[in-house]
Order: sequence, then C-alpha cells, then structure tokens
Amino acid sequence: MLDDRKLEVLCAIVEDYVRTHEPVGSKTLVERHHLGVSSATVRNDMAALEEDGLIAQPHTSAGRIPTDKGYRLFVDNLTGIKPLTRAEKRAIATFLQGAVDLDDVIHRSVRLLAQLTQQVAIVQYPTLSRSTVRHVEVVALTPTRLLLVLITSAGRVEQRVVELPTPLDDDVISDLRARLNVAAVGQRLVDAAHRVSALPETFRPPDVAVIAQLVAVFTEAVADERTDEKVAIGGTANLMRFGDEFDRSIKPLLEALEEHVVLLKLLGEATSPSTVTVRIGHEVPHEQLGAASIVATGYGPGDRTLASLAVVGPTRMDYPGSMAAVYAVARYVSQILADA
Amino acid sequence: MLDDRKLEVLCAIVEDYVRTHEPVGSKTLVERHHLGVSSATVRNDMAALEEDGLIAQPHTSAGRIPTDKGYRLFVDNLTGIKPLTRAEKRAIATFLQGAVDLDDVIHRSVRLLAQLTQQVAIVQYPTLSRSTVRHVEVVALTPTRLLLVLITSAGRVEQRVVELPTPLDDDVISDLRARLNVAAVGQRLVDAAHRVSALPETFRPPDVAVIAQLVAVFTEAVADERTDEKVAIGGTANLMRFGDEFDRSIKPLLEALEEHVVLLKLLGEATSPSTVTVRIGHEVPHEQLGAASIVATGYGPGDRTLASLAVVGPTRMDYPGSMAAVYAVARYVSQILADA
DNA sequence: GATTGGCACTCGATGATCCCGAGTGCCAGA
DNA sequence: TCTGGCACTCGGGATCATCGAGTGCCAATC
Repeated sequence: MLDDRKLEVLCAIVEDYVRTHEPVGSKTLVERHHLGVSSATVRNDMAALEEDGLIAQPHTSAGRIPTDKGYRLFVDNLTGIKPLTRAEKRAIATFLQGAVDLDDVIHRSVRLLAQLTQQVAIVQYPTLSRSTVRHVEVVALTPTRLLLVLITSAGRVEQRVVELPTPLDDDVISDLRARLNVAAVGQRLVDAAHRVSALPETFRPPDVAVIAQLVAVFTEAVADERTDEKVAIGGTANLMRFGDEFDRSIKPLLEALEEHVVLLKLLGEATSPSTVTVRIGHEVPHEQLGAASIVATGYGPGDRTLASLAVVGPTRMDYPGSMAAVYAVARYVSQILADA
Repeated sequence: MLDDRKLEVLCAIVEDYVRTHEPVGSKTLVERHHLGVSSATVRNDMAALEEDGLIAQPHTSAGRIPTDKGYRLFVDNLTGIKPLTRAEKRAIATFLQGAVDLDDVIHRSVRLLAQLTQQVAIVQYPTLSRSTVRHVEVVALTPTRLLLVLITSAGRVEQRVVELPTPLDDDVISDLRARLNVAAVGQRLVDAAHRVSALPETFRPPDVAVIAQLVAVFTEAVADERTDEKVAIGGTANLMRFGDEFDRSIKPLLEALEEHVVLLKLLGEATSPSTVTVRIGHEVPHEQLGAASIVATGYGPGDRTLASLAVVGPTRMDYPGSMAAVYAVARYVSQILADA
C-alpha cells in the first residue's frame, strides 16, 4: 500500500507546505523536488495518500495539505536527529555560557530555544521532587520570624517566612540549622521531608511545638505541587507570524501558555532524556491546542531527568529543525547542570 | 479657546473610541452621550478640536479619532484615580493572599494586573540597588567550590557559585560568613559591597587571596546592572484582541516586551509611588512603541520605591481603568512587602 | 501493471464596478 | 451662538466576471 515513492511524495508535501504554508499541488511538487515522475503519477499517489488519511485538500480543486496523521508518519520516518551546524552549536554555547544562576540558565535557554526555532519555547525548572537537598538555611529576621531557605542540588532556591508564636534562642536556631542540614543534605526531597519530620522530638519541651511548626512549613513546601513545578516561557512574539490565518487557534494557545498548569501536564509526560517526544495536533492532550504541536524532551545532569523543555507551535512546523534544537539545548543545559 | 463643552466632546470621543474602536461621528456622539446640543454644534466643536490637533480623521468623510495629544488632555483632565469596585478589591486581595515567595508575589501580580486590565502587564522585581541586605550565606559545595547566597530585605535571592583555587577550612568559612553578615546585613547593597571589600585583609595571609576573590564575586554581583533589574511579563495573550488592525505595531511591541532591557528603561522613569505615570504613544521613549501607551507606578514598602509595575497597551486603552488597576495593585504589593 | 499526456471541470482568489450611507463643511435663519 | 438643511465625499460591502492552479479520469504507451 505505502510505496517508497508515496512516502517520498508525502515528505515532499510536508516540506513544501511547512515552507510555503500553501496547499501544494502535483505540478509545483514535481517542479521543486526532482522526483523522476510526471505530475499525473504524483496525482495518483496523492489520491492514494488521501485515501489513507495522510493528506487532505481544504477545498476541491486546491492543493493538498498534510493531516496530523501525515505529519506523524513524516516524523516517524525521520532517521535520527538532524545534527546542528557548527555555527548553531557555537551560538548555543556562547549564549548559555555566561549564565550565572539557575534562573539565568533557564531564562537564557528559553530565549535561545525560541530564537533557534522561531517558535514558542517552554523550559521547566528542575522539579523539586526529583532533586536532592544541597543546603538548608534558617535565618532569624526578628525574634519571632524565621526565614527558611532551601537550596536544591540543581540550584533552585525556595524560601518561606515562618511566624513563630514564641521566640527561639539563637543557639537553638543554630542547633536546628545544623540538625536540619545533617538530616536533609544529599537526600531526595521526599526523603528529606520524612527525616526532618522526626526532628522536633529531639528538642527540649518548650521548643518542640515551635520547631514542629517550622518543620511543618518545610515539609509542606516540599510537598506542594505548585511550587514543585515551575516553568519559563519565551518567544510568544513568534506566534504573531501566523497572524490572520491562525487567528482563532492562536489565542487559546497563548492563553493556555499563560496557564502554566496546563503546560506542566504536557511536559510531564515527555521526560525521557536523549529521546525527543513529538505530539502532533490532536495528539496533544488538551482540547484547546488542537492546531498545535509540541516537541519536547527531558534534561538533567547525567542520565537522570530533572525536568523537561519543549517547543510549541502550529502543526505545520519544521519538525526536524525543532527536534534538533530541542535536543541540542537539552544536552547543553544538562551539561551545565552537571558542572554546577 | 477650549470651551468646557469642547472638553466634554473630546472626552466623549475618547470614551466612545476606546469602547467601539471605530471613528466616531457627530451624530452617533449626540445619540450616545446626552450633550444638550445638536450634531451641527458638535461638528463645529470637532472642527475646533481638530484645529488644535486633539483629534483627527483617518479619511475625509469619516468620524474622528483622538490623537496622542487628545488622549493626553483627556488623561490630564481626569480628576483623581477612579476607585475600584468592592468586588475588584476583594479579587485583588484573594488573588495575592496565598503568595508564599517574592517570586510568587511578582508572578501573581503580573497575572492579576493583566487580567484586570486585559492588557500586557509588567512587574519589575525590587531592584537590588535600592534594597538592603537581609542575610548572606556561604555554603561549601565541595572543598574548592562555594555557593554564595544573598538575600535582600525584599526577599530577592541571588546566588553565585565560586570556584576557589585552594580550599578553605570550615572554620574559616564560618568566620567569613559571620563577618560578611556583620558587615552587610541591614546595609544598602552599594554600602554593603563597599564594607565587604575591606574584609579580606583581616584574614590570615594564605586565605586573603582566596577570600578576596570571593568578595569580588559578591561586589560584582551587586554592581551588575543585569542582575540588578529583572522583570516579569504577563498577559501577552491580550494583545491578540487587536489582531488585524494593530498587526504591524503589535509585533515589534511583543518583541520589545521580550527584550527586557527596553522595558527597564521605560519603567525606570516611573518611580514615584502613589503617583501613576501615563505615557502616550510618541511620548514613550522608544521608537518601536509608537502606537502603544504605558501606565506605570512605583511600589515598595512604606513610601520608599523599590521598583515599578506597569501596563502596556495600544494608545486607545481604557486609561481610567488601567490607572486604577495599576495603582491598586501597586498598593497591595507594597503592603505585602511591608509585612514580609 | 505502472506511467504518462490530454482534457474537461471545479472553485477560490482577484479585480472591476456599483451603490449606499455615515459623515463632513458650509450657510442661512432662529 | 446654535440649529436645520443641503450638497458633497469617499470607504466598505455586495455583485459579478474572469483567471488559473489544481483535480479526476481515460486512453495510449512503455
């Protein structure tokens, strides 16, 4: 059923349509791509491809455009990830080099990815739940007010202000700080929360209640889903390029982009490192993004996956290019995290 | 020259045009607003207003639209800031209530402001240069690798990893930490940097060079403009509502929004708290934002101004509403910062 | 059997034309 | 100073004809 040549025709259609964004007809197709056959043959193939639901025509007597299913086949047929040019690699390296901060790394990555792909980029912060504790700090702001600071291995910093019913002595605080660190440092956050929750009992009676409260804040912060996952978005300006035509599908998309919660679900599933996940059109598990595709992958130091990053765009996007960019940026970010 | 009624006509034109977004003619004007005069009279007034450059007609035989100068006069003639409804106030309060973090406060504020005004919102993080040091922390990641954490009074956290040529003893680090805090806590950041730079000399010779390097990182981080100023943006989805018509002016605007540097200049000037600054069209000091207006104000605990927040939109925006929202959100954020 | 050239047909896009009506300026009269 | 009336303008929408890229199908050919 699916000839080698039919596949070739499909790919040609996808490429042309992605580039020109106009339905592509049999004649222009044989002109641009040197398939060694005539337009009539291509027409026959097109009819077959349409039969299989891989392409469609918006109106009778117009050219064909790929369907979601067509894009899917096209993507599945890509052999590996297209390597970036040397210039692109250098661009990535220099762009990410000066990063000074985890925040800085994330934001630079987002902008870089947006610029490389000319689409909307999303980078998730390293999830707390998959990180380990690097350091815990307790700072007395006032006698009854403590600042609890948690630094993860990936460099994320979480802080909470805790109001105490009664003041704590400075040496109790020092003691607490030391024990918190002993209990938590190096542990995954869930384990740390568990071990920390046993701490209050080891203090003298009058302080137990106060410290229990403080510890509760700690475990709560760790367990909270909303703080667990956090994303940065960039390149929304690139959505403008599809102005008129995507008018109705672009607005909900942008709105969805601001509803970070939605994104996290999308990213949450694409977590394998060194594998790039592509979701096309209706495959995206969100009804409002029907005309959008997502190219995502995981990143993290070594082979562990801490979080995901992705590119979102219209179904008619440059899949090979986006996949290459996503993959490359993920690798660089992973390396930076491994170094830091 | 500028009759009371002419002013009234101008305001009516502005209001109508902002609402309908269509050039408004004399007839429809007298229908909607019950000015006690006929359309012919309004026509005469309109001619005068056009003479003064306050309104213009896009084409002959079309209605009038306000010019930048017209909007300016309209805004200058507003008496005070329109108070928000009780429901809006409650919405603000509940929206910002659960904030747990400075980051959280900023992001919630941006989204809130965007939602209230249906425009693009920008909130600047409390500038480092105007903050004081709350706490300095030094964490040894490895023997030759320190993490320097700086927490400001407003809750901003800056961190830097420092590579050391030679390791430092734990007690030297403790000593350093203590002295850093003594020298810096409570100081404005510039002063802190100054005082901290005198520290290395007080250590024993072998450590002086190492500590000098560490201190250099500290002062550098404080002095760096890029880390000094930081902004969050939200509501870009709202730009879509002006799709076709603002097509050419909307794209550069969105791009400018991602070039944070530009924004900081815009915000940098609107720093008086309790005063709302409005920049209309060409008044905006950036050539690419010719068709945009900015409504900005400062915020900060008490009467000190730590940073700015603003709303950006097309010149034909709801100035009274935006001003009210900006003002209200700034007040709430200020209060939260004062509490924290 | 696959491929090709030819042909009639479809239908969206483009351009020309016309018409309408909201809006204007101006002027004479109240 | 305001108002009613009137002639004039001109952009937007509707209508219609044309054009051409594209299709499906069929008979002829390799």
